[in-house]
Amino acid sequence: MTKVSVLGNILLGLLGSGGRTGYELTRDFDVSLANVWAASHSQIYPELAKLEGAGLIRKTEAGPRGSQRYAITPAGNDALRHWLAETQPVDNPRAEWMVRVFFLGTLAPNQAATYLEGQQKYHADKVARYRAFAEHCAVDDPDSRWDRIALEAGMRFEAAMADWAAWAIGELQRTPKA
Amino acid sequence: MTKVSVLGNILLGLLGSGGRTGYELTRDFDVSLANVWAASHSQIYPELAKLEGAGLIRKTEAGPRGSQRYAITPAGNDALRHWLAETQPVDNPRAEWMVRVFFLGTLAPNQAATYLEGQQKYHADKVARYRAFAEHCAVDDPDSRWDRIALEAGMRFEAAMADWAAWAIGELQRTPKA
DNA sequence: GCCTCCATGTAATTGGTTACATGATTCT
DNA sequence: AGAATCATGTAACCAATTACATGGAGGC
Repeated sequence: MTKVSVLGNILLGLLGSGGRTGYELTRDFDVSLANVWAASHSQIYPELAKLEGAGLIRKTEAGPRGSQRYAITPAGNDALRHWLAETQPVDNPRAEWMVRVFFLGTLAPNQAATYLEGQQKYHADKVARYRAFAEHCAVDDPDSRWDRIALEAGMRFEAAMADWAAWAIGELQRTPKA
Repeated sequence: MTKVSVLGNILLGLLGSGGRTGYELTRDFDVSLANVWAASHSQIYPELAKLEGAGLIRKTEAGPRGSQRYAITPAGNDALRHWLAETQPVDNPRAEWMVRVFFLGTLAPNQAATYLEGQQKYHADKVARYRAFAEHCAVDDPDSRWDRIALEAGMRFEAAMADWAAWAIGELQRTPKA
């Protein structure tokens, strides 16, 4: 079994629910997926070639403008399920917005507060956008069930972070000299 | 002004509260910081050389075993404050544990539930560890104020995700066939 | 003398971003 | 005819991980 990267497994997961072209896969990343794992076409096309070389996906029909549709193979399905059921997710945190908080003491108190206010707005806006998106999926609907469950995590995460920012701003005001 | 990477800015931030050797900086990443941005010594030493070349830090005294202490320069302080006050944090999500949720429909329902239970435990454990760590810092203490505020974000985040996992497990049981 | 920890570095590889490059089809 | 969108690819660069490599100092 060749090692499959996270991106490769995501592509397998997307192709698991039907054939797609590289262009369509690229667009899939723009919507919900981009909030948890971003990828651009320049990364996707070479990865598709790799997956095909490993026999995990195969070319199906070619469309107009040189578009090429791919489908997952049985070996690809095995690899996807192996990833999901038998490996642990790697936690590789890259939260720049969060790391900055450790160093806000470097700034004047009002500048630190400005940063926190920006974060509060940023997370609150995301909650609003997620809530709108939630209209389109439901846990009772087999087709969107897992999208809805993932979305719920996003909503709770962004809401918790907006609340945290509001709390932090309050603490700053409560103890201005400390 | 030469462009400073996020890692470079973190090193500047750490050196902002006193001189450190590369070894000590590496250890600093192991504690709290590792939960939001990880880095190993093989990345830190070259980055220190780069920062020194750009005049943002300077070598102070050399210690035993070839250890080399660094201090931030006025230019380094300017760069740090510029990063904190005048640039926007880049959101580059790499949440593998979250992206997997989108594809849990590929698994049998009990396997999907196992994954969610694993996540619930993972996040609940982190809450417990964070709570223990919170004993050592307080918002009223100028030395640990921002550590405590960052920690609060971590606690709220992990608690929200543990709650989400419990909710998701409940939803699966409520609508087993959907 | 041996083990552990302190302390620093480089090399090879993988993963990811930005920029460059090209051409077909559809819509107005 | 021109613009927008569809569609795919490569090259250069930067960031990050894993592995390789070395040696000093202190404790037993």
